[in-house]
Amino acid sequence: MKPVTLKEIAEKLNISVTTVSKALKDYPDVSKKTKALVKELAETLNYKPNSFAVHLRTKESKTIGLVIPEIVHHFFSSVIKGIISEAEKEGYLVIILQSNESYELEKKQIDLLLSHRVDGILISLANGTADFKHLNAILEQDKPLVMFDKIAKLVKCSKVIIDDQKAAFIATQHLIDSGCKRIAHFRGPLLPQNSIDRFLGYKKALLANGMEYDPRLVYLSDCGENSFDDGKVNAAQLYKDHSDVDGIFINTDLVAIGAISEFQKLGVQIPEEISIVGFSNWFMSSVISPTITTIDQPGYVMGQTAFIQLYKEIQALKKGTPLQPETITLETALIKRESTKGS
Amino acid sequence: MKPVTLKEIAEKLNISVTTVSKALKDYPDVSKKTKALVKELAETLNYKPNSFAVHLRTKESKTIGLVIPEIVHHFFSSVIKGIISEAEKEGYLVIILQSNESYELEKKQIDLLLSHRVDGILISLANGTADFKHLNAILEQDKPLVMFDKIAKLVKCSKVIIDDQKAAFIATQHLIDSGCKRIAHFRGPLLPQNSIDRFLGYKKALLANGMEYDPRLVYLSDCGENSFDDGKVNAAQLYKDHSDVDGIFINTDLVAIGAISEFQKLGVQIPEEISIVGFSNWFMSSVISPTITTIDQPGYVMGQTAFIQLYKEIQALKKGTPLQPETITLETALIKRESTKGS
DNA sequence: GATTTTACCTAAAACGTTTTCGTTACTTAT
DNA sequence: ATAAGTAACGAAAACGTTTTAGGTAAAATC
Repeated sequence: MKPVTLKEIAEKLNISVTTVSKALKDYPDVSKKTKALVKELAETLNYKPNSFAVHLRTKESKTIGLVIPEIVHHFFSSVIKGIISEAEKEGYLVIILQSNESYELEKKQIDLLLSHRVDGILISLANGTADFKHLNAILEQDKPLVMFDKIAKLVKCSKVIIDDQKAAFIATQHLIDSGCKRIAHFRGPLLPQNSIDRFLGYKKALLANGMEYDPRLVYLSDCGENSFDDGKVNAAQLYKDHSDVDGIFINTDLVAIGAISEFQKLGVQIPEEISIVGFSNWFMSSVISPTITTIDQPGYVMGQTAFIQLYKEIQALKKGTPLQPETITLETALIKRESTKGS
Repeated sequence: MKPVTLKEIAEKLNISVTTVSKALKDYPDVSKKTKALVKELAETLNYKPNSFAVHLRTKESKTIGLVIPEIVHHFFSSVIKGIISEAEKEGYLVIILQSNESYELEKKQIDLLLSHRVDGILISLANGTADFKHLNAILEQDKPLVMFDKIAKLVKCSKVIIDDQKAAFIATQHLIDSGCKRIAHFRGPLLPQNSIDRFLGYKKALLANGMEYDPRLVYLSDCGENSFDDGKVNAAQLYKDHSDVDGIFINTDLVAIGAISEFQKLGVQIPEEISIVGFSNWFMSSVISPTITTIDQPGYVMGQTAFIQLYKEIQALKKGTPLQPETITLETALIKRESTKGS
């Protein structure tokens, strides 16, 4: 019933707890005979070390924390999967908390993780996060921190990102190359760095091609988040205000799907009348009709990379030689589909 | 740098560790004055109890484990979200592991969780799991276990499920009511209970309406999992073999989306020539064209319910009065959309 | 035969809490 | 003045492990 302890094994074998512990960990100062005996008994009794005792002694929890804005989300759930599968390889467990895009909650979750003494923290910021005290608090405790996707440039920690600006440039360039003359942008919420960078890439592409940048063609999300309805609302508005627009670069596939749905309702042909490029390559975009041209954002790999970086920093810290923060930029790819004209 | 301990607070205040501990937990045998002093200092030093020490003493980890077949999945990620948000309310953290639909992995993950001394385990079984030793091992350690969605009826633990058979009956009945005369079924993999029950519900509905049950109209997934491609393959096969079929009840929305995509390619009108009912109400089904009639499966609520049940069992066990296993069946609903004819 | 080396083992401290059981000093009742 | 009661505190054990610093006997060296 009660879990087996070293002490019980020791008593059954008439040796000391020390020897049992050492035998199980293959210390050189235990005879082969004793090791064999101990290991066999441990096996048959199904001994599992009490992790709390171990952690209390070693000050390592073999657990990391993950704070994420939203779990029910194709990109983020891919990231989670990447993190968990990589963590497993190194014997780490992952505690997942969600910020629900709220700064307050994000702060609270970090506190929770810190008081549970995780070995390191992975985080993708909430859209509203503009203050970084809670993040610096992690670093001040000498706890490794790696940010991914939605990051804060000012925090001195490692980061795993994509080049949003470059990707947005490529997306917009593709619209231009396929013949679009007047290109709008649905940029989503104002704040997160991604939104800003994607907007900048869009603008840069226009200017690089000698096209006019018209701020009226940039549509913000009024609800402050990227949603299907957001796409519908903005598409309807755009249709009313700027019927001359023939291409849209949209911040996120989900919003693009909303926009397409609205355009179909309005009888606007895609891509004949309006071409659309999304962002993130949600699975949905490949099965919807028309399939959506988009930027592939490698969620799974991003999760893997973020964990590996965190792991490196944890190991380095253990050795007493902390690593310098590193920023890793992952490759993206333009995926051409039916929502834009073949160039 | 190093986390603050009770000892340090005690030394600064020239009192004993005992008193500090008691003061923080509002024991009656500590004076108000001392309590105030301790609490204030603890606050300013930002004292956080060392959870390992606490857990080692109290034998409670305030952590539960969750084993799930697949994270990147609309239904399951909804469940995860429900679990985490409910767990948070009670101060529990959730460690998530995935079985990737593999029995071997599932066994390993449970072992991991048990050796990390979680207070309880939530699990949705891998499709391949047919042996339950690893599950009974949890119960033998007197550790609460709650299964959800993909369950094993033979394991004596609480379960949170939907009535798959009833839901499938309703789905099939809807096809019949809307005029379908020859109804096929894409049943997915052979094994999990859900597949079996949905199939039984389909069959029952046919017979209840005096229709013939034709085994040739039941299509198995050959790859053993529910996928988009699976839908395409089965749709193509069905089109070739049984052009007289005018309705299909499909195991999962994702497969239905695949099937629809294939039928569109073949020029088959939906719902005019073939009506389709899916299962699970994936978000996608509401935004695709045509939108898909489906059964709403309350993932978020299922997650919440499963955690609450687990929590109750953990509390009961602490009090020494273990609860009897309970099976909770959640309500589903038929959501009529464009892929079936209005009845 | 005395010394060093080697092989194997163990006692004890430490990690940071919680909790039981005292102890002390003071107040109140007799 | 003595007994009884109360308020406030603390010593110490315990949770289960890891690791340091010995310790003892046998084997090897001179």
